[in-house]
Amino acid sequence: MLQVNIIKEEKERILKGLAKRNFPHAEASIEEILQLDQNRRETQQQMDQLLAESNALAKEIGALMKSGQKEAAEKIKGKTAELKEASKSLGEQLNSLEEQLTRALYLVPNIPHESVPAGKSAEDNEVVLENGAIPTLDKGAVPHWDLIKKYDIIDFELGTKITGAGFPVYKGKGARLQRALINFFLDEALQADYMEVQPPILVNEESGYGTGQLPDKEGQMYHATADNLYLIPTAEVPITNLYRDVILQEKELPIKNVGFTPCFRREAGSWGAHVRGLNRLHQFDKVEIVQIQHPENSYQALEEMSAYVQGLLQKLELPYRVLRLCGGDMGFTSSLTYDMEVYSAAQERWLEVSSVSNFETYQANRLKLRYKAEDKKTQLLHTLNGSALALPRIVAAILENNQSAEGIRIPKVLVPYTGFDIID
RNA sequence: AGAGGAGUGGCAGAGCGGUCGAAUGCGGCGGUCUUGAAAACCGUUGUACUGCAAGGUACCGGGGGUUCGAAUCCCUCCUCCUCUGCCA
Repeated sequence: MLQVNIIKEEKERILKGLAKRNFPHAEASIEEILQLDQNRRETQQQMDQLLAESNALAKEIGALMKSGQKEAAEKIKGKTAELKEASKSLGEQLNSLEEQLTRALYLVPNIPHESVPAGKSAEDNEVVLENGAIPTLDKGAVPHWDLIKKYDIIDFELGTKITGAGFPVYKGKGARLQRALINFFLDEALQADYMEVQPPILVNEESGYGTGQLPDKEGQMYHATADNLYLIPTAEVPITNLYRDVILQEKELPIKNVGFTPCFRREAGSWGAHVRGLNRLHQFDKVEIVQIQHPENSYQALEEMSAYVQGLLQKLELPYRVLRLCGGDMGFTSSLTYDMEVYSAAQERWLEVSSVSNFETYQANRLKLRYKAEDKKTQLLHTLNGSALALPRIVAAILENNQSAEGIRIPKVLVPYTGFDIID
């Protein structure tokens, strides 16, 4: 969430940023926050004063009791009763104000970076670059949902039987290709100095709030209600939350973690024409990179992460493009997001395979993730993450783009991992 | 899952109703000494809110209660350890 003091000090910039996102009622929300904050401070000052008084009286009573002046002590006791009453009710007010303030702040999205283009939807995203030749397929080329049947490598019906729609079963070379991609992505990340972590894939409520999935995306996560735990929609949640309530030394920065996890998304109500096959699933595998950065270096780190992800796509010989998301299409918690899309030749469309974002202090503020600066002050850090990469659409693109009459050619870099160079 | 024990500052560990944001040791930081280092010695060393500041307030696992006053007593939840059971 945004920091109140920044809202206060840079109100114009905040309002401009919210406008870029087409955030409705921005002015009213900001005014409400400032008002609540004002009330909060006044209430706290009053309460602190009462508490100070009653602390002083309690000390006095202590001293009197010690010197045996019981009656004098009893006299003062009477006074403390009303102080207590008053401070208690102020305390309740304060709690309620803080709660309202937090709730109001949760509803305000992050402020876009100045380079983020204005815009309403995906149509307004800016194409930063395109790379790689778009393959021309032989006549008779088919989309991946036909290929997986032809070669019997991914089985949706079987997944439906044991779980439901959107939970495919990978079989034979299909399963091995998955495993190969995961290992390839992890090895590449290790080469780039990321530390591998294996986090839990169920998280508690606090973690959901920490990275911003809660409260606004509640319906998109699977919820194990008996234990009040959520299945993670991305490894971003557990990995970033490793650093919740942490104060890092400046010299420990940057933190670079990579983790492989399955991801679960309910994707409620989003099933339609474009989501056939592997394009959208309830469970999928993803390797995620997370960085915790000094505020001064975070945008440089974002560019490096973008370049890193592009390197993976190049090694996989996939044609891709990079988008800078517009204000209207960007995620709630992000300041700047690059989407990487690969071209899926048989579907003749671009598929998002990675999203790399800088959240600046938005998550860090919720997480209370800070560092101790040279001058001993603790300050919020910047968090970043990116998919590197999400598997299903990579698989879809490999299958479609590399198909021929002989079978599906496996990209060279993967062959040491798969142990085969063709699916036939 | 059942029985018992425990949760205090970066770590270890005292305190068990007032003088406790908290002894002491280790670690960290700064300094003296030294050609340099070690040792020794001196000093310093949590977080947040609030205030122009001085200062004030809160925090001893979380929440609630008793009391004029709680790290200390009570309730509740969570976590960890030991034993028993179960289990990949």
